[in-house]
Amino acid sequence: MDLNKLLEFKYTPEINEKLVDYGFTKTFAEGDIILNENAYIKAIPIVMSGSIRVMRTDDDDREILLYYIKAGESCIMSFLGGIHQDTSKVKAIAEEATEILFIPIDKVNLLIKDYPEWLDYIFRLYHKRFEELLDVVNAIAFKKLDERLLDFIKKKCSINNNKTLIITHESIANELGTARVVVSRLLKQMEQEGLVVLGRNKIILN
Amino acid sequence: MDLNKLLEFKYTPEINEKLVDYGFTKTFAEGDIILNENAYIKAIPIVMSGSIRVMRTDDDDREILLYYIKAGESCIMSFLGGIHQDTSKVKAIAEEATEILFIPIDKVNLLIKDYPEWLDYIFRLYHKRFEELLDVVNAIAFKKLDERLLDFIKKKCSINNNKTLIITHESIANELGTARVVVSRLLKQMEQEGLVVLGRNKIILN
DNA sequence: TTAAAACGGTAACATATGTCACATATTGAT
DNA sequence: ATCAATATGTGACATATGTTACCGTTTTAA
Repeated sequence: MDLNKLLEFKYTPEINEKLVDYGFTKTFAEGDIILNENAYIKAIPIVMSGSIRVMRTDDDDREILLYYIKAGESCIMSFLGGIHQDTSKVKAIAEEATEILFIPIDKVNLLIKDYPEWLDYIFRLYHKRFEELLDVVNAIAFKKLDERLLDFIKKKCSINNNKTLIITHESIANELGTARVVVSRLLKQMEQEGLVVLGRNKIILN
Repeated sequence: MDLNKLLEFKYTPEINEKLVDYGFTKTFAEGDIILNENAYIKAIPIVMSGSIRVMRTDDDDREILLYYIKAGESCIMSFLGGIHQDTSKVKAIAEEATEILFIPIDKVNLLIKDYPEWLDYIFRLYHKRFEELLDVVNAIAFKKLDERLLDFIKKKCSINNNKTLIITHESIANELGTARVVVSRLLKQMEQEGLVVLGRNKIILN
């Protein structure tokens, strides 16, 4: 396994070797729950292929999408949670078939000590997540649902590099933290405006 | 200057000395803008006394409160921004008279290399901010304004350790990202329910 | 002292979103 | 083919929040 192209930090063969050596790989199918809220964290995950979506859930089962984790990235919340022996505050779900390399927490600390690039990688990811979270705050606080919905569709499409989304109104509603009827209503509107074409389980972006 | 009690990581005289040595101190009055959005970051701030509030602003001047930074804590966004030569995505304002120790970015990197406790301090703060941000997402996404308003008042009170808040409806509205009339309306309601007592520039929590 | 500015109260209304109820269409299982 | 489950469409209505307008009161500045 060669992490060179995946991870964004400067490659050294040693780090690669160490990571593969220390870690273990697991695969997940679409929809599998990788990390549950309040679960204890013993290893931090690096996405090797596929992608993950990270959700925040409310007390009464309402959820909202925070961000996606793509190949080469790590769930940085797990990382910090792991370091501080904390439980997870978020839920992670496989968006598609996904392969994950888990690095046990104690090994992570070893790596930090020995390889500054590794630390830099972690900081960079942290920064990225933080900004994405700020964007979420912005969206919920200041944007209306129709705009958020359109953004959502576009983002999903860009992940698959595809104009056609296979998804139900129901699950869109869940990810945006609203109700199914609301999504249906807005989508119908968008269809009339010519922004999308709708079908059962299907949305085509124009 | 002794940072022992302020910073939460294990104290060593060397770190203390280095920090004071590398850094420079500035003082701010209530309402002073410490960091503006899109400003370049050349040093990371550690709050020695007083407190700061960090806001996210929209394109059209709407703002929303993210979190407070209290004595002993650092604005971690600045930290990451600084490391990656980025501009700030947030705005920081002095809540009260505040004294800040600025550590230049290059020195920060030196310290990380030499003192693992310092790195741990940074990670811990990061974790804290991240979770606070998650709470903000939760609040905006799932809570109604009256609840957020009450939470806001309680939090402000707890900072000053005081049941009386000196603040205008206008500025509350700004921090919550809503309009003045809305805040006035809800406050009046809360007063009728016996939750608070209102006065000009004043809210007393029962 | 007087004018201007800041602060808060309130009504009326607009709009976005949530909720309920029910209809229809599509799919899948038996 | 039939039935059940799932996905969607739609109307009617409730509610939360945003907006505008205008008022009186208090504070501040000239």
